[in-house]
Amino acid sequence: MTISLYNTASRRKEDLFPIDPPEIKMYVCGITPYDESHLGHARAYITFDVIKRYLVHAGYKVRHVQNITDIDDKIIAKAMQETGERTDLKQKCREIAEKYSASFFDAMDKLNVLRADVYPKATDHIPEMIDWIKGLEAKGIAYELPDGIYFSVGSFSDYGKLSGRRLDEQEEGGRVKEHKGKKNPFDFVLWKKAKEGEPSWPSPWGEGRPGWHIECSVMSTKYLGQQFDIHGGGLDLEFPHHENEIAQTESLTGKRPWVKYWLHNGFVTVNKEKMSKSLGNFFTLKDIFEKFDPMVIRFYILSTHYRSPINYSDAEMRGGAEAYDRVKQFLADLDFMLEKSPGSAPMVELNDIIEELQPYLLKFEAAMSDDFNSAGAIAALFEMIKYCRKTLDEGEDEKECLQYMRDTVATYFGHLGITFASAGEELDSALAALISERETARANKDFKRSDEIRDQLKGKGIILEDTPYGTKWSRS
RNA sequence: GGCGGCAUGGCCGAGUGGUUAGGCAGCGGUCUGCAAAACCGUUUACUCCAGUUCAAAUCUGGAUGCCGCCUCCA
Repeated sequence: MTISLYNTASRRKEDLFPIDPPEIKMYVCGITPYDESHLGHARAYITFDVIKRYLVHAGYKVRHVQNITDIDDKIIAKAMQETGERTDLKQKCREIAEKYSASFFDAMDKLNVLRADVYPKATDHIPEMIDWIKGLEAKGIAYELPDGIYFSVGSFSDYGKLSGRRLDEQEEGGRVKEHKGKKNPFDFVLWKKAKEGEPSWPSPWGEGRPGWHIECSVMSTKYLGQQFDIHGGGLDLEFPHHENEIAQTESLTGKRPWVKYWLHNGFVTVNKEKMSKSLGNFFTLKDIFEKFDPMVIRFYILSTHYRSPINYSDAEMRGGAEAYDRVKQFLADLDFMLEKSPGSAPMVELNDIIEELQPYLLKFEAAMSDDFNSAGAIAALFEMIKYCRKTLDEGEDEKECLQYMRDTVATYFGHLGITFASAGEELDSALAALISERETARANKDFKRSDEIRDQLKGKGIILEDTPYGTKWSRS
């Protein structure tokens, strides 16, 4: 099945034709580790994780590179704040970056986001960045001001092609600040000269540090080559960050297009407003994990298409948790039945099931192939579960069939990186004894004692359900 | 000021011009010792105004509203 994906650069869906199949080279803009990661980060990285997983599922080999901006103004500000004054700020910056990177990875692991192949750090690539800037300078595209080296957007005729902006239309009104000496208000800094005490590295222009945009150009091309397939990030990076990256890279290499497909994920909002630091309406992942299972968060995020905004609220999250639990329950029910199930099905019967589930799987593939429509894909899986439930209700109980249903549902949710904790937990023996006592009581029609036990266990967070296969327990 | 996106039933949320999306919540029923779960049924939506079409939630134009980017931002 051909995969189509929405390319920000063309503003429409395009069929995916990798530059060098079966390999797909994907660069995703990473974090600046100066504080705890929040739900917005989770969404971005879950989005690209699902894209990667699906491409792999479709038979491609994905090489995924994601940077870490481990030096920038915000990290320096934090370092100064924490040290009081400027005593070995460079070391302090490193510590801050490491601390929050670790926290980020911890959160990503909980959300079942697969690791990228490479996580290049800005501070490990200073010499390469300097070479790039020298190259741009040699071409007359970069120029020096008292506080740094700047990129001249006027010398790149395609400037604005990604975000659909024209330089001459942008001049009035906006928030672009006039900067002393810049040739164009959109010119951006490639190299920042260090102020007294700031962390810095030597360069032909004196001590300083790289500007933000240059690192992505340098590191992406270093690890993926001068042209590659996919470049992703949050919608807020489209302009100016990605626009600037294009300007730098295509100016220097002369190869166009630098990136074939530009993908941007939508925001997480709160009360319809973008979740962001400046509005103070963000929730850190650490805090949300206290309230919700990370898998519920992942499930919830994937139940909206990645380019649409997704609103966060506890109520909506709880709805997501209910839906997630429904699937979990389905798998647990099957596990329970499998334990008790009598046995083998004729091959014919299994083949029937396989055939009957096929349309749902095709629907799943169709949704995912259509710009990674995870919401549609999840819906297809719910329809499949519904169908399976109905079949079970009608008395289907052969092991092979149950196993196939279970495996299929788990596998396809697995393609979305959604997993369900296994139900292999053993119950405390005292409680287990109570359950068997109750089963005896029920057999003797001693419903008073039976209900007593059920209530008692309910108080301990154990829910009992009586089924044709016996009594099933679960945690509330 | 410039540019862009979105408007779907109580809520969330997919959507190919004509055929049930799905989830959550509600109501009725089946099943059950009673429950729970599950299943069945159910309230039939598409901001407004024009237009194209035999036919539009789906295409075109306009209006209104909300949001985003243009400053760090996933």
